[in-house]
Amino acid sequence: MEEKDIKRAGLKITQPRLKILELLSTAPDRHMSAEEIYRRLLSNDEDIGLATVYRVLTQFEAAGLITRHHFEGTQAVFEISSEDHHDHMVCSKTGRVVEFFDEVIEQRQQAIAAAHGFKISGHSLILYGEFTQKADES
Amino acid sequence: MEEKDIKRAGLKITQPRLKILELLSTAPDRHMSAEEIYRRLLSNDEDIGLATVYRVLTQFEAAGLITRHHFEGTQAVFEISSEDHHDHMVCSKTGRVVEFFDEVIEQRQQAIAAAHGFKISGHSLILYGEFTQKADES
DNA sequence: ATGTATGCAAAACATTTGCACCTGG
DNA sequence: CCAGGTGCAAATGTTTTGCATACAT
Repeated sequence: MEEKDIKRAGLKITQPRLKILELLSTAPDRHMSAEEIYRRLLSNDEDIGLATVYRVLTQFEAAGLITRHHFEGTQAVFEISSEDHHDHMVCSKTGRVVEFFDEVIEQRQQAIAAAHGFKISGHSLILYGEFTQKADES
Repeated sequence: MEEKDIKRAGLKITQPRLKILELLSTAPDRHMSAEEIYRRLLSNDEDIGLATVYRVLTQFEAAGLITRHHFEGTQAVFEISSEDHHDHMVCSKTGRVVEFFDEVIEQRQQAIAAAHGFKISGHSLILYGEFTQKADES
């Protein structure tokens, strides 16, 4: 049930917002660019403009509903915010994204920041490479 | 001595290339955007176009001479490649960049990748926040 | 000389914004 | 009904590219 989330953000429940949230919720690997979302909406015969996709994504991000990532390449990708923080592994070949979390890394980051008199407000850790096994869709 | 580096990359020794390399070598915090480099060249009365700055930076990056980073915000920043890998701490207020390296984090990354059948070709770790002490220039 | 580099202007992208019309509550 | 939302086209900001000229070797 996503309507509540949209309402809680102080936004009206509109078709574009519902559709975009639904797309992101059901996307295979949970990470999509604005263009990808736009194209998928088009093929679903939704009449939604690219500008609206960007506006909605920006609003959702401001509301904490989704998170914006800047992986390699030019365009940003978005994912539904999950309760728990995690980092990413991105396959340079297929674009596949896998999430991971490591307590030791998190702790080390804090320790390093403290040692430098730095107060962390956020961080980005991305591993680029390739999956040496199968499982590709993209 | 930088000429050798340019030559080794298979590029001719030209004024723009020398000047840009020199700027990056002597920059206070070693991290500059293409625009910053361009503006500083202008104020040094160098007659170099922005397009050339971008072209040279891209060539230097391809040659491994410099590294391109995508910190918060829109434009990429560049730094002279150092022998030893390091990650970054970026001050959201002043833009100040501090480098760090942590063996434990590096090892954990490898372990995590291995556990996922992932071969790392590169990674990006950036801490965003603020320095709680003094020392700001920007 | 001669293949590379460069400067300039125009193009290419990703993203944002202005504005008149539409729509949800 | 009416503030907020949307589509479209135009604007923006960053980076790239085409092309004629200039330079390094």
